[in-house]
Amino acid sequence: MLKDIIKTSKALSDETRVRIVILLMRNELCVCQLMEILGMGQSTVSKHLGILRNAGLIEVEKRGTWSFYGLSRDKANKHNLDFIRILSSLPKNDPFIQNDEKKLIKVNKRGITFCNTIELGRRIRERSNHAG
Amino acid sequence: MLKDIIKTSKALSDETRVRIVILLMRNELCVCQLMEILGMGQSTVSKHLGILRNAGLIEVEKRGTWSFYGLSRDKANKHNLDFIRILSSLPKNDPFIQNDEKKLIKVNKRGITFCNTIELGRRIRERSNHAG
DNA sequence: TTCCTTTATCACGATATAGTGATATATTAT
DNA sequence: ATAATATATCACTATATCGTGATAAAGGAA
Repeated sequence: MLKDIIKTSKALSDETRVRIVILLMRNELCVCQLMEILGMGQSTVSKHLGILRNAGLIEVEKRGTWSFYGLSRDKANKHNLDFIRILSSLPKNDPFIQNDEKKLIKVNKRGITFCNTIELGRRIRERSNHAG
Repeated sequence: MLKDIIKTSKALSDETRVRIVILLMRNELCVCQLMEILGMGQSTVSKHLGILRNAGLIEVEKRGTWSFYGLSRDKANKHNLDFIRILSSLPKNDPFIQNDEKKLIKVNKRGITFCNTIELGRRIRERSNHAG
């Protein structure tokens, strides 16, 4: 369906969402881990994840209070795999991707711990204020 | 580059632009022919074509006052071919595509003639007003 | 030249989207 | 029950985008 392709294109027309998909190609992540990597507030990240999920690109698995997001294994929208394949063919030396990957490694090393999303959001906001 | 992929995704995140690309997969068309098929004003069509061109998906060839648009043969952005391939794998029975194809055949049959874009735009606007 | 045409671009209004803070819900621990 | 946490959703602002009419630029015919 034309509509499905447009929905997926729209989902991938935002830099933040493409970054999320590329991160999830490596391993699953929860919302607060993505906050840390992306440097964005909890509601922002959650909204982006909703859009990607609605397009069928990613799926969620709840464990306790955490929501773990990963690439969709559902093959309903067969075109989505082609879109993912395009993203996976991106060269690894892209500065954005490299930077995210560095943070991903750090976040993975720490593992899942209580991070207090409200506090974390505040720290993130401060960082970006300092950066200008 | 990540930026290129996002630019192409954004270009294909609009229904009108996807319709244009699918039409141009069949044969080249000028702006006023696309107006007729899409049922949109000249400035709108021209703007969409500019976005698709900026993304490297299509290219233009001027002949006299006419600008003929077709799929880009430039291989600079190698991912664009993958996007085009996704669109070309769409089933032909999609209602939107079928309708456009019908109009494409009619427009092709008529060929290139002076159509007076301002008048044409007025007629198009009237049609859409009648349709609601 | 003057007139008519096609196309690109500008300015505008209406709508859509990104990012945010506050709030609501749900889970877990005490 | 109460407290702390993670997440989703709502309401809001700032910004971006779509579609349009008017205008400008450029080619072709009289």
